[in-house]
Amino acid sequence: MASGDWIEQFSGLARLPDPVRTKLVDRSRVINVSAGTHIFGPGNIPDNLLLLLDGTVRVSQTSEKGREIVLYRVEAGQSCVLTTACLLAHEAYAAEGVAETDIKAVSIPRAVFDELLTVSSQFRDFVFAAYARRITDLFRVIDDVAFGKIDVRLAERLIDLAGESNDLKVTHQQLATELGTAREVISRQLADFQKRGLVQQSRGHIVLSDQPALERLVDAV
Amino acid sequence: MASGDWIEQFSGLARLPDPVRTKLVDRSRVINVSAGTHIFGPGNIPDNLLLLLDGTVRVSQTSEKGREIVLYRVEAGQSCVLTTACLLAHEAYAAEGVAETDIKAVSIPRAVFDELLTVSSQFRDFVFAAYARRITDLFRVIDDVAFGKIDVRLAERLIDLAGESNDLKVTHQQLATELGTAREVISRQLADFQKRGLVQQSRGHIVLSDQPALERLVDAV
DNA sequence: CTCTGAATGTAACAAGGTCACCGACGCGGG
DNA sequence: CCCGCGTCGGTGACCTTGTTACATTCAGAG
Repeated sequence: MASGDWIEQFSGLARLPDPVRTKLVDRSRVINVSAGTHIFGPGNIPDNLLLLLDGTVRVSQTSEKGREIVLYRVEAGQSCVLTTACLLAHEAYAAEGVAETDIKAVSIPRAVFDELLTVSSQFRDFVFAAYARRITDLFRVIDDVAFGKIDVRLAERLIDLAGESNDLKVTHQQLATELGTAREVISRQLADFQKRGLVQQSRGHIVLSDQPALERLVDAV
Repeated sequence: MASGDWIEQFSGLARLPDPVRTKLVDRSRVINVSAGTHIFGPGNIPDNLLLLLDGTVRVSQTSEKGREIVLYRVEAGQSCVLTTACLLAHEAYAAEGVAETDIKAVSIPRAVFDELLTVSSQFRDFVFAAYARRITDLFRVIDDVAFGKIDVRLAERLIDLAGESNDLKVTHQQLATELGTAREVISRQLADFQKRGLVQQSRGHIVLSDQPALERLVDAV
């Protein structure tokens, strides 16, 4: 069966007592999902908890008028807990998760999830810590949207998305979706950044030519 | 000891098996908190889960620059679950809960909370349902702040705050805090509402003189 | 009655979002 | 190779919201 080595990737699970660990490994399975797959969303209730081994899931919300905003990303070593609680809610709402890359994940059936909660305080801690993390993400989004300036938010997101590298392949529209704003706003802001020598643009492609300056812009708040 | 009648107020707990119910009642206690008390917040980690019997708790977030926005309210019959997970998080952030009225609540110590989670699937469901509810609240806030227009948001909030009655005692500043905007914006908007005959104002006091019209405004989105 | 702090009014401006439209680019079919 | 079409990005006018900086009004304390 599954080797269970993956457990090491989850700091909260590493110290699970052996019997619990065995149960978790035996009764979950590793799945692969290809990039672009709609993992959960309105009208699509997953009855598995996913632990991401590889890849990222982008969780976003779409308003009635079709406007979209990215809420957070689930990265390797993290879990999709919010979906658990959310989809337990009667109300319908518009959060959805999309595989941003090809994904490898551990799928824990609802029944196993429930059982682990009863038998392991470590597992409970893991779950609640995961919740805490997502909730603080949401708090951050609210703070940013309500009170943040877009130049800062954009700079931040550019740095974030670029990761190690200093260039990235995104359209203005995609960046607008990240921040829940309009494409024109991003275009204007990027034009300004370019004029200031912070970035270089070409169609569908942005180079962070002065990342330190972008970071200063972010911190200067 | 405590009579335990209060359990009937919580739909999710009504069907607890008798032994669990007894444990919950015996090991929690009813407390009273007076209006205005700061119940939890940065640097103030409660180790009790509160179930509200009476009154409301306003949960809000304050940005670095002192701007504030109301995230949601905990009403009688609901619980403060988010604080559980949140304050378990290492990171500090600025959500805080304030008693908006005098409050009566059941206080469940952390250890009991934990134990109930292990022994009762009904209690687990209760907790996760409570989480789900709050998370959808947060989603709503994000949607409103990112994409909503303030006239609609204000109308909505006025109706909400008025409740049964059709008048309410709030300042423009308080309303601004509700929506995470500036006082001037509220003043402008209320002046407009007044000109349109939707409300009447006097210092610290607003009368919804045409509530149906306000409701139409909200729905017309 | 006066002083004072809170509440509200207002005007001018900045920032961000919306609308309408354009041109530029890239790709696949003819 | 050229054409057509769909995506991407640029731009200006305009509207809404947020900011700044005051002035004014009011209610209660003293």
